[in-house]
Amino acid sequence: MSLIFSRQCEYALQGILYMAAQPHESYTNIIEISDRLGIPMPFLGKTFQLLVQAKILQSQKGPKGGFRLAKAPDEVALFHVVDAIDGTDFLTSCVLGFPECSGRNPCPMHNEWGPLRDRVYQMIAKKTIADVAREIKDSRQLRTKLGIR
Amino acid sequence: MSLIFSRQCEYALQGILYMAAQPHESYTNIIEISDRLGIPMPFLGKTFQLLVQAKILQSQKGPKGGFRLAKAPDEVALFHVVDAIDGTDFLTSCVLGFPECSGRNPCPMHNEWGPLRDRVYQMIAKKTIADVAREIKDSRQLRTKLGIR
DNA sequence: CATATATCAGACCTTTCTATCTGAAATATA
DNA sequence: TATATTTCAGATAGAAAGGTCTGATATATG
Repeated sequence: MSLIFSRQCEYALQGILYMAAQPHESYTNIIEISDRLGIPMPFLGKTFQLLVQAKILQSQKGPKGGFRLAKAPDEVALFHVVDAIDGTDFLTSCVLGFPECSGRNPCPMHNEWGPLRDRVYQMIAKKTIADVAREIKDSRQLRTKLGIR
Repeated sequence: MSLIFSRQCEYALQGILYMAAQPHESYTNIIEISDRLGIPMPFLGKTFQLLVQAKILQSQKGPKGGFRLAKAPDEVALFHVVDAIDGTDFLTSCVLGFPECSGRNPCPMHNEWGPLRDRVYQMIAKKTIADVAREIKDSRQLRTKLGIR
């Protein structure tokens, strides 16, 4: 395997996408979310707990409880979700795995990978939950996938 | 964790870098390579076996044996090494993990991730072992790291 | 031919990631 | 207050990746 984000991080991002399409004041429970997204429920529970600790989600126990966004949707970027689950190592670590690789001691990939990595960062740092919510509204495919309307 | 390549793939790329700096006809044994790069020797052995099967390296048993490049250095791109170890899933799989994500059914990241992923591919597909060998020659840092000259 | 040196093949161990299970704690509602 | 519903916390299980070990096989060299 390879690829940018861990599976748990993918789940977190998918879950946040789902939350972005919900009314922001009411709580959504994890049975509905995991059912709809096809994600193992207990694992998504653990994952959302991490997002609660990171103050990205709020939780409420008991009947009518569940999760909702902890902040205004335009205040949270997807980067914050990635940071809460996978951390930020990918921003600094060498793409070839050389521990001592750096700007003044670059590996053969360093000068090409740096700008690309920055653009990956920009991609998730600039896109907020509000942006995603808009895109979901504009895409019938995504709406049906997430069971909206 | 996250990041593009698996650890084994990083080892393979580092090992190929080392081979790029060696005379191409003679064999280099794995004790020297793993020592120099700080990689666990048996694991690098396994990894190089995969590169032999992929016809990127040739091996020779016995005294004076070891590994050497199986082709001319300008005929092998770093992509071939990545393909031999990690495969090419990263070229097609959705960055958010949606199985059904595609051009006509895009996830909210699809249109931004696609071009970036293509550039990652270009980066490793265009760079050959010969290119890397040149860069190593031109960098005193890399030469000392790899113990050249 | 004997020996030392190297890769090869397969089994095995360890660590990390993914996923599940259980019971406790909180809370809406009857 | 009793009950059902939900998250929470910690332990546990399973799967995959990373890493080790052993013996077999090939070969250069004395």
